[in-house]
Amino acid sequence: MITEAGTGTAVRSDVELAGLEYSLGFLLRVSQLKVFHHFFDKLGHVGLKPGEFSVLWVMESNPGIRQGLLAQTLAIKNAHMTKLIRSFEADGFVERHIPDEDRRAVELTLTERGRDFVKRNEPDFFGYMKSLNSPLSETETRELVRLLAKFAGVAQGDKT
Amino acid sequence: MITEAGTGTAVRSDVELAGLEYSLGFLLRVSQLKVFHHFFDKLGHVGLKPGEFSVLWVMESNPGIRQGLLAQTLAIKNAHMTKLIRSFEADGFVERHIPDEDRRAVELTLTERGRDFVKRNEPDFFGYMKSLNSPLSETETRELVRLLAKFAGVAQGDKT
DNA sequence: TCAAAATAGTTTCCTTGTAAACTTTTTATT
DNA sequence: AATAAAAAGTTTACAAGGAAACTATTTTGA
Repeated sequence: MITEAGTGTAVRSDVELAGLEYSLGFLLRVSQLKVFHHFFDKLGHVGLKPGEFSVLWVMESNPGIRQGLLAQTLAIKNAHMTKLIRSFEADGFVERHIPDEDRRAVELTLTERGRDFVKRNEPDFFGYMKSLNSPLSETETRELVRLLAKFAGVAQGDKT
Repeated sequence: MITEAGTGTAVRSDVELAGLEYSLGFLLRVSQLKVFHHFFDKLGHVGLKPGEFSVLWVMESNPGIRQGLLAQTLAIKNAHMTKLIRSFEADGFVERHIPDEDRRAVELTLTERGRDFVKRNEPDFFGYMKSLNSPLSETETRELVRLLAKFAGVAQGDKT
């Protein structure tokens, strides 16, 4: 009696959860694991994790963005962001530029190669959810996204 | 122009997210961080993380549960569960019993001390969300919980 | 019945991400 | 100007969690 057989994120239903099944923290964690596993099934071969791709993605739309602002936006710690960016630089995906106005800062821009990589993988990185075979309907998924965004304080609908 | 000032999980709204704000994976991660941070603000002093408490919690309601089933239920890897249980054992919270019918297995039960600990901290561990000052209404929160549970395949409503 | 396969946990080693301390540069205060 | 404080990243040292290999049992199948 296993829910969700096959995906590896099985949750047994014959164990008494005693209220845990209503705990937001627990549900967020289990949900995130499910998305994460599906991501790796579909896109593991590319060699980037969701968060890493999102770093490139935001750089593409915000050329010259400050490293610290990027970290804050994606809720990645500065210490970790440093490593990610250095690694992207080593891959030839990103260029770090120290501006003359403030020589403490680092401004980031994708290289041609970085932009190519993003262009090439964009459909997969934004489309992999379609193959997840979610138990939620279209409407429910949209509502879930809306509620999570509101909860987390991520502004939506900025179609300016 | 920072959303959610003060909690440490700020998300800048003046960076172009270019669709990331609708990505379930991203929103789950940011939401989880928010819950996690609040948890530590409120309950950091207790010295247990949410997942660790949940291990004790499920053991209390399922005395004698197999270690592997517990791991599967909570989506914790066996390797990690071993470490958690050994540590709980060292704390005197848990007793491991190797049954004669299958001497590979480990059956887990809370000790008196473990049960006391759970009893004592239960209100905090289930109540800390109330102080989160969430932007969601009661109804929205319930709907979010329902959608996440459905998405993750966690059965609810087992009020048998 | 005896070897092969499966199961339940454990151990080892490694990756990811973090906190805390540090370096450099800029801003504020006298 | 000269020192103090703040800001932006970086480095270092560590902890959490996981994959893979391993041990010990049980089950299967020839």
